Amino acid sequence: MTETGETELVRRWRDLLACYSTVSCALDRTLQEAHGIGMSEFEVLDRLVDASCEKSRMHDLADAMYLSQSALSRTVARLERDGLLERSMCADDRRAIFVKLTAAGRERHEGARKTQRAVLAEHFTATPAPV
Amino acid sequence: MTETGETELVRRWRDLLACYSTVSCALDRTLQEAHGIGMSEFEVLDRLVDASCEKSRMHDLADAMYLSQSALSRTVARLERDGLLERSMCADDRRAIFVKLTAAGRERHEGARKTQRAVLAEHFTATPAPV
DNA sequence: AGAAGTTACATGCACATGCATCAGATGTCC
DNA sequence: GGACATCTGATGCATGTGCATGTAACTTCT
Repeated sequence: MTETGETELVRRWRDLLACYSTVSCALDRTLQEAHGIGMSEFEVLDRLVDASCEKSRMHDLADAMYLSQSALSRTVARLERDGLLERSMCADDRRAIFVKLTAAGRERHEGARKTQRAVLAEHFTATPAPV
Repeated sequence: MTETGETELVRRWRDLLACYSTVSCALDRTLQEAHGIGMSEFEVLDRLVDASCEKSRMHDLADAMYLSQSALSRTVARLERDGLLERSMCADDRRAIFVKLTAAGRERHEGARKTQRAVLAEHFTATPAPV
């Protein structure tokens, strides 16, 4: 049984907070500057590319992300406004919404992914392994 | 040289995101319910207690936290409104603002800290060491 | 079939945050 | 001393988020 001391506990939390703040801030800023999309937007595009079919239901997307249902709804709305994805009806279940990348979306993701990897590499190699 | 592969990099990032989201969400929710303060508010109180004198300048506080200057300003305003701390002038530099815990603030922190430790313990023992 | 419950997504609202900016106080250089 | 740059903290504004709720579409139960 590892007696996780209180001090140790707080140290872990502060490390986590520091690490997350630094990386997410850098990621958000860089993606915004270089590609005009935020972190949440990128994550959505990324999940869509991960899903081989690149056509997912909102609900499935939400499950895979750390974003509330409403936040996802709006993020997808922004992406649609920018022409990076399309929403379409689902014939089987007319409540559900299918989300599909457009060519522009795929292209944008392509570039943004390179940027993301670069930022991650920069920040994670400095901290070999979060103790 | 540890060749940090791309996949590994992304995995690390998603783990970080997942961990942070889970813990910060639980922390925020629990603190709010049990003590009526959010995570940022707690962190400010915590830093003030950490500083032995419990009387810090805004600027020093900001340095120790992952919060923008404006966000800190407003967080402190909320804490003052709730009577948990007091702002006071600094004689030496009349631009600077001193922030000092009140008795109520110290008491609130006391309780909140217990809650925080409990939540941290719960979430960090489950994940012995973020790989 | 019809009523009640559940699910999927959108939206009104309150609120916290970051950016840019403002006002006041200090510091610096002539 | 006076002009200009710098610093400290507050605030207007735009934006993203979560919660609660609304609407429409299934599902279940009788």
